[in-house]
Amino acid sequence: MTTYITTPIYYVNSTPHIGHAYTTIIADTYSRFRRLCGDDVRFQTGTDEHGEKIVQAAEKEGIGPREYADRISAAFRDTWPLLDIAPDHFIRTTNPEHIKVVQDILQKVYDQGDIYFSSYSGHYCKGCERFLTEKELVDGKCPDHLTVPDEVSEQNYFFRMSKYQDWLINHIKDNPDYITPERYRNEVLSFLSEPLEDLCISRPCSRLTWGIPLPFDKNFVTYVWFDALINYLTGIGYPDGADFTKYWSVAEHIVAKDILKPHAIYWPTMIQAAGLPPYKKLHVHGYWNVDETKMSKSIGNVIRPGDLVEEYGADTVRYFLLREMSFGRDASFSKEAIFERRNSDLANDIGNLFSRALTMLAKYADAKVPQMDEASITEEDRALIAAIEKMLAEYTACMNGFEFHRALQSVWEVIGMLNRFIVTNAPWELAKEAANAGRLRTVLYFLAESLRILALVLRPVMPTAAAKMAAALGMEEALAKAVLPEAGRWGGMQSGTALHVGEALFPRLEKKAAAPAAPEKPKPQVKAEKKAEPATQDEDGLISFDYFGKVELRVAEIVAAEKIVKAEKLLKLTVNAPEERTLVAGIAKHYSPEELIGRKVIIVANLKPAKLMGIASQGMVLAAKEKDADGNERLVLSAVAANIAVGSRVA
RNA sequence: GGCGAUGUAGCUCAGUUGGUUAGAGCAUACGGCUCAUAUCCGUAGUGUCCGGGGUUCAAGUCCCUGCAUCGCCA
Repeated sequence: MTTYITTPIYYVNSTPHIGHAYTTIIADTYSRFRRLCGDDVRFQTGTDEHGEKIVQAAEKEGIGPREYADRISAAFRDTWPLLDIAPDHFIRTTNPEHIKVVQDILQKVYDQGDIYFSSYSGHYCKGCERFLTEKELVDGKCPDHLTVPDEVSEQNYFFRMSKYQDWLINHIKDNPDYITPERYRNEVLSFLSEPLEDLCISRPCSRLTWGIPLPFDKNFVTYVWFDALINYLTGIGYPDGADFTKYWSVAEHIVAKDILKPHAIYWPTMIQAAGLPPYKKLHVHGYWNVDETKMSKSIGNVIRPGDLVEEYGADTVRYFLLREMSFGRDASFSKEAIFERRNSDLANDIGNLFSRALTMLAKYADAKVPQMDEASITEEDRALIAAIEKMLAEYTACMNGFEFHRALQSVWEVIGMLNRFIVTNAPWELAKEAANAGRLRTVLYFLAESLRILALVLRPVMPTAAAKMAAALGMEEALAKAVLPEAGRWGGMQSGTALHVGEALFPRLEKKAAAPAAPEKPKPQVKAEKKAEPATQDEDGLISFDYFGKVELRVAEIVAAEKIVKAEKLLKLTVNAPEERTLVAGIAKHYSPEELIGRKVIIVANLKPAKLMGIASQGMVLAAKEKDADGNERLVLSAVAANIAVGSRVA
């Protein structure tokens, strides 16, 4: 069998983040898995490099678009090896071969009458690089960029996408696996239930030159999708390369949900218009949030794959991403979560299993795989073999269905079973009595053989760790060539194989090492501010005395208080501390202004002033708040136990 | 506004075509072991399966309705 798997080509307007890494890790894992099943696999990724945004970004840096694209494209290409990702081909839309293929296809589709020239006018947003519909505008502005779009009227070329709408609907309905998971298939069908508009596929050279010229009109360049999507054909040598005939009919694309429409609607109709058979499958995944919030440059919480690898290693990052996300749904990344997975799943479960099993094989079997004593095989042993067979079946089914989290879950069930197997059989006890030697050899053989199968199934997910496991089992070469399902059959481990007890597969990480993966560098001014401040708290949540000393607490007397109109919670207080200050306090629900006059309270005197409801608050009153069983809040102001001069420091 | 998805233990999620006392991992508490990376094993749990109604001998699962969150479309 053959497999052709692709990631989208990544737009070079930003450098690789965890989302790019996820898509590409999926593709790499799947390609390694299909190879493990004996397939001839082609795995392609690359970069998308044309368009106005690239020109602008390049201008900002004072370089040409080509140079800019070269730089960012290299950033992508150089990131993948760090994650043990090994594509067979890295395509760039600026490659001459690609440009030629795009032009060939455009010409073909044009010649058959599926591309026509028409005028178009509308609201063009530079930020979006597209026309916005009347309804998308909010107060006449682009809702994303908050700018008034330009009124542009121009003539352009359009692809007759509508012509293929019915064909596409039928194709999706006839092939339930064409778009998966199902939720995205539904989304596409729902979108297709309305008439499709034709697709604008050009930009006049007067406005954009960084693109592929239309072969039938040199005054225009190709716009986005007719350029980018075709990479999937170029990369395998369309139209007459041997790889093209071999791989095209089995093409599987992986995309994140934001580019569902181009891949599920534009692309199939384009392929159809070009007279080619449709791709086989589209796999759509969700987004990675960071600490429950959306990842974005402006928030500054972008996670960089390179930083993660440095901190945890490629295997842990790959395992975490595959295990934590239910394919198709959104998931949340956090340093706590990856730290937890690393220590419990990798260090404690499988790492420790390997370590204890190999140590026992070394101690009680002279570091060689022992000969089993067939007579001593028990019911439990047979149950273990059955469980491994079941795991292999589930693992294979889930990997094929892109349910990586479930595939791993089933592997970890076996890992748990093996840890229990060791305890119930207690080889260290067996070793004490010579009479148990046969049983001991059997138990140890079972362990070695089970580890072999684990090394086998984990190879696609964690290539480096799996290779280390294989090496420890003295089967590096054999496992590198192994093919499922044959290699998964029980008994593949030869007695007498020499074992090599090496270092720990996944050393436990200590709390200190769980420091956050360096987030996106904050903007310069923010950075300067951050630098000036010392670390505010340690991992244990405690602050130092020095740090506490910076907080200036003082006794202050309330001399005046009034309600702030329009704010139901706020009171404006005037206090002597001893200088007169204005404070805004959120205590209106619990105290009336009158009862406050004359009270002595504790305030934070060196809090940065802030404006609340238009009033500058120069400090903050300390108060305690509690909630009773009914959810009612009670708030009590701080006070000093005896009379003391206003302005006294509290420490 | 239309369509769709999701809502299950403190957290992250499994729960096949409706069928015994609703599960797993993590976290928590207690106990055990010593081969092992302070690891592993065992025990203990807690649930208005989002609310309300309905179908059925039987509903986490099917139907209706409401709420919340999210996505797509307008």
